[in-house]
Amino acid sequence: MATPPDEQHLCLDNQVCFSLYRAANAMVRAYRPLLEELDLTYPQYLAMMVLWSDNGISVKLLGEQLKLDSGTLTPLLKRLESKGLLHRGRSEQDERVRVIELTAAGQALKQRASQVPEKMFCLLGLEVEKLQSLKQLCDELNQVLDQR
Amino acid sequence: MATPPDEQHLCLDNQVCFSLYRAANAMVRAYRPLLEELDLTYPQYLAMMVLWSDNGISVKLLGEQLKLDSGTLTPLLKRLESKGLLHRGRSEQDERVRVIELTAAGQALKQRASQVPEKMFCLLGLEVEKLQSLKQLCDELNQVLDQR
DNA sequence: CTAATTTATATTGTGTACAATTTAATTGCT
DNA sequence: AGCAATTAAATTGTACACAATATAAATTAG
Repeated sequence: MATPPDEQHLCLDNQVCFSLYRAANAMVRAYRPLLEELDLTYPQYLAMMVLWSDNGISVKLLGEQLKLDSGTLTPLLKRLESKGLLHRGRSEQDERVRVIELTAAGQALKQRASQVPEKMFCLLGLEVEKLQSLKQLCDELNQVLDQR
Repeated sequence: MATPPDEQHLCLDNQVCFSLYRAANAMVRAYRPLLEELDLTYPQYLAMMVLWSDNGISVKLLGEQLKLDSGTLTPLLKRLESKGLLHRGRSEQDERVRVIELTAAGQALKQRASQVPEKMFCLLGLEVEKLQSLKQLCDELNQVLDQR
């Protein structure tokens, strides 16, 4: 009505981005107790997930999948290494490249992690269809934002 | 088909949460150049947005709106104070309470920020309907996750 | 076949997030 | 009034994110 456009747009309640930001924070928070049992943070869990299906990958490829850079991944991977879950080796062909290889313990953790997605689904407590739409919309947003 | 359930669920591509996490990171990244002109980070911009409509609020109330705790807000507000955008006073009635009041500069910044939502909308490059659905779904998720 | 360029990580520095703890002020209870 | 319990912020410590820069190995160009 009489509300000037600034008031309208500069309002928290009207902002998709704030909802998204809040949801991401809340989601990571919700994962915490589940992942605590595995002694992993959410970003560490993501890295392990990539490695469980793509063992022996480089930091660069890992970063491309997770959309994270070496500034984030180097210390994260060092922490996972110090927990004995992986080894940060070097490529034979290219000495610059770190080859990340899971240890037996790292491989084994996959079994214990296999319950996590199911538990998280219950915690999220939204219908599958809604979660699918949410994922779809986030993916569209990611596609747009990635190419800039 | 032959893929065991672990493989299926422990895959990055099948996870809503990862899409959400990526999208939130990408969104904050996209804000950066816009907010750089205002010398604000995205969380700082959020705090300013609350204060532009609710000046003189306490840290607690600010935290309730942003869903952030004093561990995050105290240093953030100190940074905004050192930029001369606000003053961290004390309530007369209750000495524990910090009353956050915008300075003239803090008030004035609202004008320069008024272009940000429009610019961000263009950057996001999704149809209004999709952004609305996205917001709606994030809000539903927030509602579920908040009450735990 | 070097010198310049590119590429893969690492490092540095800033700013969140958040759990856990601490401090100080207020409220409730008896 | 006096003291335990509560509450509001602040502090401490850990772990991201990411820009900017540095380093070292590989590739390319002349």
